[in-house]
Amino acid sequence: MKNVQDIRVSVDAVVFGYTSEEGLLVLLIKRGIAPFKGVWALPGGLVKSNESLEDAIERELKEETGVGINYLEQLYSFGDPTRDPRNRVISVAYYGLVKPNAFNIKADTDANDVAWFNVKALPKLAFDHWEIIDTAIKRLRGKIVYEPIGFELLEKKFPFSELEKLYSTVIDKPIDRRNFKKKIVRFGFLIETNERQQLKGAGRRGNLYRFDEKKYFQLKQSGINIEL
Amino acid sequence: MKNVQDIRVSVDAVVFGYTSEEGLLVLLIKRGIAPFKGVWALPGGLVKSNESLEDAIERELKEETGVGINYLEQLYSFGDPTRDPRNRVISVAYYGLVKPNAFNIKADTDANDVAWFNVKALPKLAFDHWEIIDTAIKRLRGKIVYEPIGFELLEKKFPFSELEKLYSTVIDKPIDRRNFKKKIVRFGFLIETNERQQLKGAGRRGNLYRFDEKKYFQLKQSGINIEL
DNA sequence: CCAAAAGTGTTGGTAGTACACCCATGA
DNA sequence: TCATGGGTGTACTACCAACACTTTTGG
Repeated sequence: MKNVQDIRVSVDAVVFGYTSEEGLLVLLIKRGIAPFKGVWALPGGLVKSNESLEDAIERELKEETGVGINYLEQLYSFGDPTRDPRNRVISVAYYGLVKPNAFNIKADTDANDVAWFNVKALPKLAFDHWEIIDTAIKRLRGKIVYEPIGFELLEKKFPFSELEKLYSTVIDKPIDRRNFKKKIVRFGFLIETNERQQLKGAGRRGNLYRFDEKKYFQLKQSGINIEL
Repeated sequence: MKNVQDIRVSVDAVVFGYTSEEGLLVLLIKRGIAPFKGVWALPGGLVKSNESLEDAIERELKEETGVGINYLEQLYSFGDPTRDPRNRVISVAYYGLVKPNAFNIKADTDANDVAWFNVKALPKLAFDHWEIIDTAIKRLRGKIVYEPIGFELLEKKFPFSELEKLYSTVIDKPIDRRNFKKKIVRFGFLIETNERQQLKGAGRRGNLYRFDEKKYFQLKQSGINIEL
């Protein structure tokens, strides 16, 4: 039987990274072919007939960016008939989180084609990819208040201030350090190590923390409530 | 250019209804053609090449069930390569809410082909439609605690006990009447009318309430927190 | 007068919010 | 000794959770 629809299906990934110096970042690639040749876009591409959506997104991420992903979740499907100027393409968007050590993308691929951008300073984007990123940011912002987040974005050990800055960056509001700490400590998914932070300049060195993975994933299941 | 993918795209809708007598209901149709001929399934079908996903789902709902929908939101996309035994079909699932007066489906269509089922007594279902319904129930359950819900499912005027039973049914737990009322009243999206409930048997008649639509939709935007 | 359903308040505990000073370190 | 960044406690308020008796109505 022939396909009478003539609709294509693609997957696109909004991959977030975070560092306290650079803030919340998104991984983009520069398109090598028309349409939108030379314009920045989300990594992604057409799904093969016999692969699952998850397989497709992981394959595309590996092919196009070489980035290993820590967490990947389906975001939304974008299906406006005019979103691709050539053919009808429905895109199933995913969003992912990676740790900073995954930022070494340049070795694997051509350095000019892949780059991280701060979400507050995005370049012009191909297709409706700005809308997809916007949806992903809203999702991340919503998620952060009812699920613990950070394990997938921070180094294994980190000073408390990193977690605080992460939350403050994602929700785009200042946070009271003392109240935030009380709240997080109550949940009990952090373990204090006896190592100290390294600092470039002056200032007291904070203790390093790590996630109690068991409790962390339990709380992810059962849900929490961090209103900020 | 020819489509090299051979993937089809369909939409399916999980339409919820509610009455205090019958509980939480889902709208199903009996399939008239193979595969799964004679088996109950979600309303839905293939997307046309030039229509949006939303247009497609509304068209299918009208064609297959005649039900007018109060609220419709994208749920998730299901793309397992084996979910349809014939071809690769990716389904973008939606979920919707309707008021009880939309239950008059039988006039529009063949009565044997469309019916409401309690979510706790579902028949055998075609494809992966059980998984889709399960996902929708979880979404509804999650949504109810951070957004007001009910306007789309209840009559214009209703006794307070209806709202309480709705919440209790969806989250599948008993609710303390007094604490629940205090909480809801605090949000201020309910207006007390001076009409009284009609009851079949014995019992005091409760006051009827209606939604303050403006405040209701404001709270839907800003979010609430009803932990129960 | 009995059964069914709705209406209503109090109390104790816990979490939320607002707020400011001291400590460790490098230059 | 100054500037930078981290660490910590208290008091007030608001919400949460647990809990039982009274009122209205039909049979």
